[in-house]
Amino acid sequence: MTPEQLSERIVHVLNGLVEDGSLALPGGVPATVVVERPKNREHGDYATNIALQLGKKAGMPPRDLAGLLAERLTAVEGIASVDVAGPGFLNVRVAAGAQGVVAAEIVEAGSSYGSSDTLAGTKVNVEFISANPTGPIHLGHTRWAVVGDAIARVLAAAGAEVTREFYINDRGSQMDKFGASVEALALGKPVPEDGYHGDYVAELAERVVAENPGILDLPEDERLVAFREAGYAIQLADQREQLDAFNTCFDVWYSERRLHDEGRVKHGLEVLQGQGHLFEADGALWMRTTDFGDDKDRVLVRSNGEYTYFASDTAYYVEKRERGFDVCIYLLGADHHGYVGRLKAMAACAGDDPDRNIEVLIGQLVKIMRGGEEVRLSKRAGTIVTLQELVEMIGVDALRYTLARYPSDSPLTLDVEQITRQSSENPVFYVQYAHARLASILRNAADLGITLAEGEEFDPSMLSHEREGELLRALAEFPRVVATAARLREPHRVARYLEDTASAFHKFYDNCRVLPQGDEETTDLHRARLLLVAATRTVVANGLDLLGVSAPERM
RNA sequence: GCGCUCGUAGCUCAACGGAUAGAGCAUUUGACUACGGAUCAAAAGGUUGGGGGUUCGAAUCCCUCCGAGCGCGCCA
Repeated sequence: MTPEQLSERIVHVLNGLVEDGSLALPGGVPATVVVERPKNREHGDYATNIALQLGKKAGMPPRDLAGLLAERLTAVEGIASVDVAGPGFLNVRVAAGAQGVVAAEIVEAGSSYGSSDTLAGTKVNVEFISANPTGPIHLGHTRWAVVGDAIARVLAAAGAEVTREFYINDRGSQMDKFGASVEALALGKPVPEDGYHGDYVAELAERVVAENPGILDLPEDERLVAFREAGYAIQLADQREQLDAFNTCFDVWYSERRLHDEGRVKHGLEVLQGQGHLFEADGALWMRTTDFGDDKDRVLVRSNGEYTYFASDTAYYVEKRERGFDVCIYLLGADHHGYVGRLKAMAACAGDDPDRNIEVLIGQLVKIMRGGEEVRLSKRAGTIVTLQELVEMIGVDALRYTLARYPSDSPLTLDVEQITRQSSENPVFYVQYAHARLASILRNAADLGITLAEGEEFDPSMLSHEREGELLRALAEFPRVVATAARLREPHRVARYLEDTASAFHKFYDNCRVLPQGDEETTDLHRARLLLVAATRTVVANGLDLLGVSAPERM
């Protein structure tokens, strides 16, 4: 029995109590009841606080209401016992047979187990990383590469139509500084003080010269542009290549220049104009974002006629909405948190609902330690740890998993030496090892000729061992974990869940022999456990996939 | 000065407003003639920064103080 199924049964019982007058609920019976898997085993297979929630409304002490519910619930099929505990918790024990069928359901659902349709019909745009094409992807972007991608995956699993989008900041003075830096190095001159100083710039200069014969002979003004554009093309291609190798792929790479060249900015401002929150002052065009809680109004067009960066952002948002996205999610670093208020206000100024159509997720920065000292992550300073270097140090899976298992609003400190030297201590190996072990059992079963033919009889009540029950409950939890991760935009919940499930499996494995030994007969218990193993493998594989981490058959 | 985020075991971090605040690492002690020991079993480690409040119940919500990070431009 899954938590959802138990919730349905409790709602049914509540309705029954209301109908026969045993219970008065002025607010009506809730559509769902929160059922949780208690940490403490003594609190049953499942627990619910529904009596505590409804006690006041029903005008009766929670414990009395709990008692009333317990009496009716005990009679429900599949429920072995119900106890009232503490202030009014209901602790439910499920019959072994009702628990075991979950394994068969999971195996049948296969790769779709965990998915739902809770967000069906919703078009979501997830924009993340959005770097200048002036340098390599580095650790500062890496967290968003993982978390943004994982958010997109869990949203898709919840039924949403998801687009991953990368906004290329290819316009503005940073590009010129970048071009000038590449050019200077190609000419053997020092890089400007406010230019780009990383080693990669020198490599870039060599490559640009090699790939563009005659570039050094161009007139000065043309030469700068040529270096800028050639460097841009190489850097962008490099970013894509690194991200591809990191298993993070974007559906749309959107150029800020294109936004301007296609007249989108002008159009965006016209749309805003129609909403009546723009005004002119001091020769500039402003958006009255203070109408919606921003702490000051924002300039869109400067008095010299140029668009601000905020104008681009506004137009880009309007453009996304016109492409049909219901929800636009932005992942920004903590250094951009000051931007949240104005983005929300901007959406409101565009006539949208800032609580639904736009979401800005702020993440704390990743700090990286090396030799007991912090390595500053600055492209400008040139002391960067690139994505490529990180992948070489710890591998795609370990890096992705490590960054995915923490909520992004928690600051993160990684020790390079520790990860490099002791990578086997990373929890990713714990989970992947569980998968490899599961795969190994299934291989061995196949070698023994034990198969799980479709429709073959299997007795769910065979799975009555304590460890089997715990594993089954963990597996039944998966769809809810995925739905929660999608709703809260917190994919780390999937990683934590996988660790929990892997632990339940390892404990099961330690206590319950799955396959027959020697010339032992294959029994119903063997087959039931093998089905449980197959179900566990499915869940672990599906979960790892949501994080973009591989599920190895062997390690 | 104003604003946002954060403060949990020695370290890195968890915990839909739920029951005795949990993992990993590090420390200590056990278990391999069995399907993969990258595992399992156990010990130890805490006034959740301090103080108030809300309620059946607070690490979580509100107020306040302390501490840390970041942001406050007709820059991008």
